[in-house]
Amino acid sequence: MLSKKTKYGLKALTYIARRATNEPVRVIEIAENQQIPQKFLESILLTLRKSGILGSKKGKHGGYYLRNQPAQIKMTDVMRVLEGPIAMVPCVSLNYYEKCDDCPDEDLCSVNKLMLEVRDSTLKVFRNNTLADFSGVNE
Amino acid sequence: MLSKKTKYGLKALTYIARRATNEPVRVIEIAENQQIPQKFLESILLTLRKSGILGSKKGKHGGYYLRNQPAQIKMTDVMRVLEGPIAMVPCVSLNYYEKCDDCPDEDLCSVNKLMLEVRDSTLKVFRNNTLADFSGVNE
DNA sequence: ATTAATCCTATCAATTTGGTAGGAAATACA
DNA sequence: TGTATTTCCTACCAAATTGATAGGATTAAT
Repeated sequence: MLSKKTKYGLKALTYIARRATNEPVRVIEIAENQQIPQKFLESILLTLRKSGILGSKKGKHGGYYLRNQPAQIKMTDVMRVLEGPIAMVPCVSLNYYEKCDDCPDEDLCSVNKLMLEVRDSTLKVFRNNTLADFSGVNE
Repeated sequence: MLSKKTKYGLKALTYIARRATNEPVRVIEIAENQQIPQKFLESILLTLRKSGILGSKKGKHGGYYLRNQPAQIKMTDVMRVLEGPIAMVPCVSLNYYEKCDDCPDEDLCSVNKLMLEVRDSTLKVFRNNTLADFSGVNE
């Protein structure tokens, strides 16, 4: 299941992307419009900023803005920041690979085999989608 | 991430499927061979039995066995029993559909849109795989 | 009877999740 | 220069979930 963090993060990104201008958007505006607890959202946007997806500006007229065009923001990156590894087991993860200590031979491991297929198909979806596609900005 | 429960369950099913005969297999044998805590595995096999995937026999010479041929056991069913809904959000779940209370219109919801694609692609993998395929029984 | 297995209920510690609180730091503008 | 406004940071917390363990009841073979 998708965590609330990821869900809120995606909704917030969509909200920002759908704005006409690229002026900074205040947290409270997003929180109210998307029905997200403000303080929680604050921490989520902060991690999105630290990962380089969002930029921020402090003080009056401050807020968060996209660092790139929506069409340039790949969902693989967004999902990795918000939800963590895309793979369902570390032994098939591209970016967070880890060997299972209970598994003598990965090539013979049925779980590995199945989850590799799942990873590939999920990755394909995220690679084919940018923030623009999935928030419907250029339609 | 895949829960240990699911991982252990899949490994256990594979172990049973790879046995030449369909004689009941004891929990302790699976636990030892697959490095799974015995008591935990007991509870997992129990839910697999209650869902109809496994059968069991009590007492001496007892154990668990497959209710159907490996090639008849679809991974969609197995995954739903072990891991729960395949969809990452209830609002795109086929079997456990639930409306989001914070979402006025699903057709406009970007999360819904993206997760629908993910669900479809994951479902395709699970529908294309039976226990036989993924444990390599008929190769 | 005895032994060997599943079945069932209850409990529990550790981790993760989803959030809140309070204030420090930076910025715009009067 | 002061004040309002916003992000930023740290710490904390309650509830739910996960990954087990314990102990015995039940069933079946010999």
